[in-house]
Amino acid sequence: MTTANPTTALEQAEPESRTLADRVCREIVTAIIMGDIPPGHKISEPELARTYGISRGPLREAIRRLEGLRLVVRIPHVGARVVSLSSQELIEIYHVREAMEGMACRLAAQNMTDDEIASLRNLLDEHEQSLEKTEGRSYFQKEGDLDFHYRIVQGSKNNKLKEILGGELYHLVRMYRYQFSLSSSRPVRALSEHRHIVDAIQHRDGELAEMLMRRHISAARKNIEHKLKAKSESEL
Amino acid sequence: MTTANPTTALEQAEPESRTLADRVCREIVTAIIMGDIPPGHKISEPELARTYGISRGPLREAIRRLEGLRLVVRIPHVGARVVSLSSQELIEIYHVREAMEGMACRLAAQNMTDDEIASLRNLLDEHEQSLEKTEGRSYFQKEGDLDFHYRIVQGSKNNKLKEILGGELYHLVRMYRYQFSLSSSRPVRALSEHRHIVDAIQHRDGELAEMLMRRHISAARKNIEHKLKAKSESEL
DNA sequence: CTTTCGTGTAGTGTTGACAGTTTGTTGGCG
DNA sequence: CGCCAACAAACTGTCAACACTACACGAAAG
Repeated sequence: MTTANPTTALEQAEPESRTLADRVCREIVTAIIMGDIPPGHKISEPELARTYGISRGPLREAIRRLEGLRLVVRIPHVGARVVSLSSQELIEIYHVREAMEGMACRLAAQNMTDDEIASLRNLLDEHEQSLEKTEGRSYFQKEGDLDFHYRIVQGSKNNKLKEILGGELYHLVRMYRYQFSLSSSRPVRALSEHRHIVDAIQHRDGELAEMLMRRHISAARKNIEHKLKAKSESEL
Repeated sequence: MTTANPTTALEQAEPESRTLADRVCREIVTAIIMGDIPPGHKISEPELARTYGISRGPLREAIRRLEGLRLVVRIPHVGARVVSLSSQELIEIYHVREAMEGMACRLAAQNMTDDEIASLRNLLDEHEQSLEKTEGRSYFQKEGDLDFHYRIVQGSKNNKLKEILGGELYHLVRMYRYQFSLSSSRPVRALSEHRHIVDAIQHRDGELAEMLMRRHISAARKNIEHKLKAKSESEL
């Protein structure tokens, strides 16, 4: 055989694009999170099908997956709309995160390997450098913060926890970070809190780690509540 | 107008059957939970389409929704299989429930109305009567227990909590209840614990309610762990 | 006898077209 | 001028058919 294999190496940029629906789903997710498709916007199946150059079949499957990620809501015979979170719901999400990530943090203190903890500490060092370069108002902090929390969740080694926190809640929080441009607003203090959490994990002190994480998320929630309040008052 | 409204009252047996995919999805959910489709069983799209007398289009949408409920797992180009819970995953689910339903119980103590609490107490009275009739080994306890927990979750008034606990986790717990035939095994004590929880809620003591709920679920988990251990030893 | 390659079949992914419902608009009536 | 009703357009839900991939069986070579 001269042409040994048509699909040699490299294949495509994203090797996990096994199916059209999967690829388009990822694209729409980023489009929603980045704000290219604004919240509350009506999603027209024929329109999006033409946009991405696919048929309505795979697109419906992609939309169905978006509904599972709670990024869109569908009404029968009416259509799908991008979810538009109220302030109430945003606060609720943070309350849920407080309970679940607190638990994840306690489990992470038990189950993370020493290598994982060391890697986590390196991540925080990178964040610190990024903070110093941008003099406190780090742009990448938005992603970095989520990376930190994401790693804690993965370190819990609890699959259900990973599914929930890494799935629906994760994307919703990501979306709101972009939407409200709430760049955590207090990156220096947040980084400090992250370090204390890692310290507790390294000392295998699960209870302290849980308490610190709950406080950390609670502080973030109060910060958001304060911003929302100021925003609503300025809009009167 | 003689025929005032074509859609008068009653409409159909299931008024929420707006679409075929929705109706079939519910049917498959019950089929999976009741064990008619055993765990790990391969789901063939053409076969199920013929079984329920619909086309593959709506059926694929139903399967996609089942995937969102974590009742089936799908592999691209291979197919869907009914989820088969390992003991490890089952325990993990109870750990997550312990944290989340504990939180839900605390919120329920704050947010449930007096009417809802009274209705909840009536539900427990019905359970007690059901227990007396069947002399402790109540069959309906299986559903009744879930009803109780379901109402607590609804009483939390937290939408995200309701979504998660009332969605994926709820159905998974229901399924494995049938699957392992673990009929809670200790219905009398469980009912007593339920009553204490309602008492705490009625006194608006959120912290106590949370603690009691966590203990309640923790006890259920330990009971399951014990049964699983005994089962695995008997199979050696 | 074991292993590997080739072929065949079943099944999933994808497409296009059709039917039913919802919604927006327009015209008429009070 | 406002409200109700009928009409039309668009969209969603559903169906049947095609293309491609994955697995299984069987044959041939080592």
